[in-house]
Amino acid sequence: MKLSGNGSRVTIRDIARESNVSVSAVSLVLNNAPLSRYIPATTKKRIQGAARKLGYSPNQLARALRSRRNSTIGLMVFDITDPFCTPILRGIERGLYALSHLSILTDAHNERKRFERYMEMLLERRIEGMIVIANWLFVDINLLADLQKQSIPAVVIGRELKINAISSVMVDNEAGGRIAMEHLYSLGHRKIAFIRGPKVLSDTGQRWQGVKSFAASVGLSIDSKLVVDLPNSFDPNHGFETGAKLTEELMTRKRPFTALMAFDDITALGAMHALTKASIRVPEQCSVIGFDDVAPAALSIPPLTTVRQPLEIMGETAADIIAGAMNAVVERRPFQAVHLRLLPELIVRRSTRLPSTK
Amino acid sequence: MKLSGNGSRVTIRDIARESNVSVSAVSLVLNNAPLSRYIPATTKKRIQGAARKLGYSPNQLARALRSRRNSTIGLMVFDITDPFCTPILRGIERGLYALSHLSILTDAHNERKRFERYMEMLLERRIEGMIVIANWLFVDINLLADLQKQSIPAVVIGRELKINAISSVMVDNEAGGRIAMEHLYSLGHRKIAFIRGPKVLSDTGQRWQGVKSFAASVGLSIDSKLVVDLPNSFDPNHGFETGAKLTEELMTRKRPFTALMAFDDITALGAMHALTKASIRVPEQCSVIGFDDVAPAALSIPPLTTVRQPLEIMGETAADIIAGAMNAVVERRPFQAVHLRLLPELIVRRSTRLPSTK
DNA sequence: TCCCGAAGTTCGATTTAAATG
DNA sequence: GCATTTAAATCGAACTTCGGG
Repeated sequence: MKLSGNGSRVTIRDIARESNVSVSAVSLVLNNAPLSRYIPATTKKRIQGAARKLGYSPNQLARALRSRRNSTIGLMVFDITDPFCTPILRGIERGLYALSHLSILTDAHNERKRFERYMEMLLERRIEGMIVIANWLFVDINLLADLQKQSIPAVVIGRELKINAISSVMVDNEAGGRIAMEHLYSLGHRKIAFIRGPKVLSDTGQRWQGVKSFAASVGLSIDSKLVVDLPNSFDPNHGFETGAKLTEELMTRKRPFTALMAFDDITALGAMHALTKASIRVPEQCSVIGFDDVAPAALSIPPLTTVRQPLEIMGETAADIIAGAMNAVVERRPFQAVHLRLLPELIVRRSTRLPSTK
Repeated sequence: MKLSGNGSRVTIRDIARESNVSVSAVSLVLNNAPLSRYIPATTKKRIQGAARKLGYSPNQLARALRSRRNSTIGLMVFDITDPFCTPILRGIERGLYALSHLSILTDAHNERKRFERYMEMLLERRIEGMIVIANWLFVDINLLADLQKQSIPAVVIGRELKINAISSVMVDNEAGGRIAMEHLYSLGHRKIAFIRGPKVLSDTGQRWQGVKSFAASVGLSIDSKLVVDLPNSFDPNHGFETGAKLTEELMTRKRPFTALMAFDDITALGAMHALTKASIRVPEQCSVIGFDDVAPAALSIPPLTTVRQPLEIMGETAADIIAGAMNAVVERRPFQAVHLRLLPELIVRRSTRLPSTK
């Protein structure tokens, strides 16, 4: 029963010897396979007892080689440093755990080369499915084409692809823009400044669409002098500084505004920083609203009002989709990719209030 | 060359047939094994060409089964939601990538059952090594004993174990406490309040030791009325609220203080929140210093002065240690566990300044 | 004896097909 | 989905052995 320290392991052969049956019988019993139905209960007990006694741990590598299932999925993140990822990862983990699947985590650092290398490694390990978290993604995601060829199901979180065969889960950006705008408007704000996202991101256009549609519905006109954009060359790790800088620029334009809507929370925090530095108090003199509801949003002073993406649920949903698709693959059923848009939720904290009447 | 969509793959056998050699030759050439030395360059080219042409992707499951190496390590986190983890994960990833290793990510949610289940799954996949990120760890970590028995090397980040056989990488907490104290003292602060960590955490005692030793060295006495502790039942997800509450309690004691040292950044942010709410301006009327330098620390208003743990480096170091130990295992060399204590660094931002002379 | 490459065994499990009382 | 059990082939690659120039 002592294991020789060099890593040698107990195999079903050992169990077979110990319990005086064949390896096949052991395999059948331990897997509770249909064929084990008629093996006497006493024999089963004996086999299971031997397995426990010897401290048997099934070698999933061997099992996977034979059965072509390894219950492992690949996880690709584009920057794990982004607080946007964490809740999603938590959601995925929760979903996968329930299904007894494990995931290999890779981080592309937003570099194409790294993405490709990791993809290759994951494929060599014969992952059964793939989840991609597309936070800040400038990489050509057609790189996922390899997956299709091998009929490995995939889900992208946070972005929708042209390739219809790949499922996607994302927030309804247009609704989010509308909700944020509605909140500011109903508080009484009419002069609103905007820091939009980089043009290359589709989220940017979608959220702006929501803003515009709400504005139109209430007859509010948007002052184009109060709109600035994050540059396409934007480095998400500098969202704070960039948000601050753009806010300063907005202030130099000498167009008064009582509220500011930022593309995301980090940008919003940068904006709050710049406003505070310019002795403009938030929210008394200027309201600020963000987007995402990442962790730091709740910790700022004042806590940030924002539009929450249901990140954890998005992750869990992706896990469920992948699991379903994986089952379809092994059962040789066709699987229809799904494209989900989840509704965002307004989280009112302390960074917004009615405009000062002064 | 077209792959039949059902997931069938190219094997070395196919390559052998395509290039008119034996499978052994293919294996030797593709792995650049010593024995391939004498195979003519033209044959090599032919084999490699065939591999590329057929889109060969080596099956790492089969390879691992045979060679007993799968270049995969297990990663156990106790709560991925904690911003403390992210930079460490980045560091680990960076280290592992350089070595072409992959990692399976698991999250114990601070639950013993989950920890055990994941451990079992990782063992079944025959991981070659294990890294544990022990942020907020109340679980009995002796659960790692299984690893030893199987001679799987392990590293714990953020905590030192009694089991000497398991390596550890952590910050020098005592130095951290000293540095923070020295910073406040040299600014001129003499009345300093403290929010210490939970008593069960060894970090708490170590940091406090640093604080006391510095205080003694300059002849400063610490007012015990200005010291409060995070409860042992502390839920790390409520650090912000708890920090705020304890700060309010400190203020009710009517003992003036010009600076506050918190156990970690999140607690410090909570403290700043409470101070601001009580109309005490930070840093003008009260300085605040944190510990860790997690991401939100740089985003607060004012940005938080803190003692930085070299998190990313800790992760990268752990990866290197594990890789070294893994090599030792396959080469049947003995491996001596290492216990590293890395130096923290003072990061001065805007939440500390000299005390008001009023 | 040396060089090259073929053939066969092994890793640990699953699964089919066939032998058994 | 009728009776039980087991030998043998298989998954894909690595490695040992051996025979032919």
